Amino acid sequence: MSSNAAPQGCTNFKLRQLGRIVTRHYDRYLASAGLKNTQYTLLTHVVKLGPIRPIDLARRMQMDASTLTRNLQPMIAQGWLKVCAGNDARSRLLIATAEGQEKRKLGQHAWKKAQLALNDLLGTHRVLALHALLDASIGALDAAAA
Amino acid sequence: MSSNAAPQGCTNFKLRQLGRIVTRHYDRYLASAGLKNTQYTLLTHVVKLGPIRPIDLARRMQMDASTLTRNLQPMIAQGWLKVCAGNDARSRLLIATAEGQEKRKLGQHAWKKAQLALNDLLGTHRVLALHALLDASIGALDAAAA
DNA sequence: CTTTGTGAGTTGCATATGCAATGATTGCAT
DNA sequence: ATGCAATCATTGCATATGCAACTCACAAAG
Repeated sequence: MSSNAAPQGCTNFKLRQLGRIVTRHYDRYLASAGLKNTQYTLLTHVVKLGPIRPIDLARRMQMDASTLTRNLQPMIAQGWLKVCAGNDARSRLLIATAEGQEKRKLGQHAWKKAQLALNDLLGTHRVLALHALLDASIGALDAAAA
Repeated sequence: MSSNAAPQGCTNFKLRQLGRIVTRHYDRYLASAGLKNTQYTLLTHVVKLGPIRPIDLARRMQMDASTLTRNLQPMIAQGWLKVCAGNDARSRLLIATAEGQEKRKLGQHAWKKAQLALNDLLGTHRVLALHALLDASIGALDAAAA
């Protein structure tokens, strides 16, 4: 049976390859809003989840805390995000400013166009299948890490 | 019917999220061989395809030419790769040195362990399905770009 | 009260990524 | 032959990514 077949090729390479293509695709749309896709994603997360501690945001996004620290810098400098004191003197809380929420709305339109264009290029059925598989894989690996 | 459902969420975010997890996974294995996963992938491609022009390699890997130029620097410095004169005075040719081929063999063992561990974590069926979808998507977007 | 541990955030280091612009070279059309 | 468009590689700039090591603050044990 074919279910005994072993996977060929490198999962990581395939993921990164498609990741490069798709990131470029979104970035071209988001450029009109003056955003990089990581920034748009970050902004959206803070708008939806804030006030939130950096460490919690990093975990949700499967991102290293130090990466997050640095990715936040340009966005704080732009005035889209603000860092407030947390309950603890060692922790902080992230919130989106009014400008940040504006910027996010702007980005959302660009994002939508990018997503629809991608759906067209790949076919909705394939995007749906891809989402399901990505979500399931993220879930499985997240559970395994805990 | 469910085939009319629209994809929810951002394809790019999901891809990058899983990409981060999986890249970390491989990198932990490849560290024992003194390689980053991009380097291992690059080394493998040059071993298999070399002598090859940088631009052709970049296209195969869906990578910007300038990214490739820079990613090659550490590997040339380590003596794993060499740049030769191409047919043209404006183009070059990449080849793997003997040390490069050695390093690649070393990396291959680490890679294999990483891949098998991933297969275990996700289940072979899921990895197979993921590969199929990733390949199909890369193919579709590549064709669309041409 | 100190000691010991744990957790949050940051910094140093190395690499990865792409766009715009540039330099160098080639091929083609007039 | 000259000039113009296309091609290859590189550099400047900005951002993205993670690990190891560090600091600081709180917590729990003694």
